[in-house]
Amino acid sequence: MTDAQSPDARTRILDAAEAIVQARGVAGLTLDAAARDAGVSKGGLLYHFASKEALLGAMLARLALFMEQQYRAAIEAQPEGHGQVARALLNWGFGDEGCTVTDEMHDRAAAVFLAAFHHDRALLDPIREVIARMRADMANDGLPPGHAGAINAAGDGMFMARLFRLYTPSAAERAEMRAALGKLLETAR
Amino acid sequence: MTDAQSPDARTRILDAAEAIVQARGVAGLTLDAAARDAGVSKGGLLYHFASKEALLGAMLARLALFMEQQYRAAIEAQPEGHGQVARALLNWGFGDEGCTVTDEMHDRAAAVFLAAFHHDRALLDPIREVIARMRADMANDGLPPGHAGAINAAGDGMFMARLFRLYTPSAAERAEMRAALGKLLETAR
DNA sequence: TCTACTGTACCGACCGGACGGTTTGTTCTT
DNA sequence: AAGAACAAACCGTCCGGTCGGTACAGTAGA
Repeated sequence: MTDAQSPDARTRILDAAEAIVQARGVAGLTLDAAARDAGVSKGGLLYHFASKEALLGAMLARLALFMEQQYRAAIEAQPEGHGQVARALLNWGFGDEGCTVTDEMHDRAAAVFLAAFHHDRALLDPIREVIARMRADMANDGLPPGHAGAINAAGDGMFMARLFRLYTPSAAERAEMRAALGKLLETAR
Repeated sequence: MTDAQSPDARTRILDAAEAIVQARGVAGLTLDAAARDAGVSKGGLLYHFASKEALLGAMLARLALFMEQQYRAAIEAQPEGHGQVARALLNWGFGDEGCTVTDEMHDRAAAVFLAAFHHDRALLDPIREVIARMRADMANDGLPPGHAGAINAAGDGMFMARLFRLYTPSAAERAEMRAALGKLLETAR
């Protein structure tokens, strides 16, 4: 748990906080625990993040940045034209071939989501902005209205299922769902 | 907030606890607050629910029962045959015409979900069982594999968007998504 | 019918631990 | 020597849970 002293303390604290939430849940994330796992004292933690809210805000800002980058990358990986955004979202939510980034990001996002939301719902605002931009893209994707939204919602559903561990679809099931939703892309070709 | 003394204390406590989580978040749910809002003392609350965990367990058991009932009703409202379960899920997740039950249930479920999950992830087990039964139904729905799952996932996505207030689709957008997913029902007719 | 006893439902003061945050001190680096 | 980057003891609050009671409805025996 105690990461090597390699990255700077700020990053180590952020990483440790995320790991704690993943391992022991939101209630397990205390300043003492985060400091200990990051290899600094509580005072050291509070030097970098003046309050728990500041820590959570930084965690969420980092996540929002990461999400936006992943999303942009997913879009640029698709050929331009009708349904580009929807195809990117489909890959993003249902995993490209051998894309383990998805699961790892889901878990990180889940941890930060829950922790931030638990402390103060307004902390999710940066994420909401990212999502608003994504939804604006979806509206101009050239597909009939609702198609990209449905694909996006299905991806969100996968995220939630994993977040709360409601069920764990097999890779085959995921592929089937992906194929089913893929039909929606062909409609207006 | 102090409900009339009408229902028995147990129910009043359960209702008050749900309302608190909806209004003030998971952190706002304390035994004192729940007792006060339910019109009993803390000792009275602890007489009915021996611990906070027991209270949350009872909240979740009640939700699981309600969910299962709603789900069964949604299925029975559909004509039998291919895609019956998928059509029910589509109605359930995307709101039938004038079905405000959906939103109210979403918010109740959201509150209980978050509160239970925050305290102990295992508390969600009763809900997981309900979901497992639903997924078994989906697999025998007569549609190509993945179709019902995709519709279900999209409904879950709507739920999560509302849970975290990530975005609020208009009624028109919801109808569009619903229509898009409806295409998946026609495939194997 | 009076009494003694039992179980149910509930009250509210209190305790102990945990946790966020403050304060004060201590190293390094430059 | 001065500020940045910590360390560590400490404080006040909050919250879950305990505990010793109270009120009252039955009920069984004398």
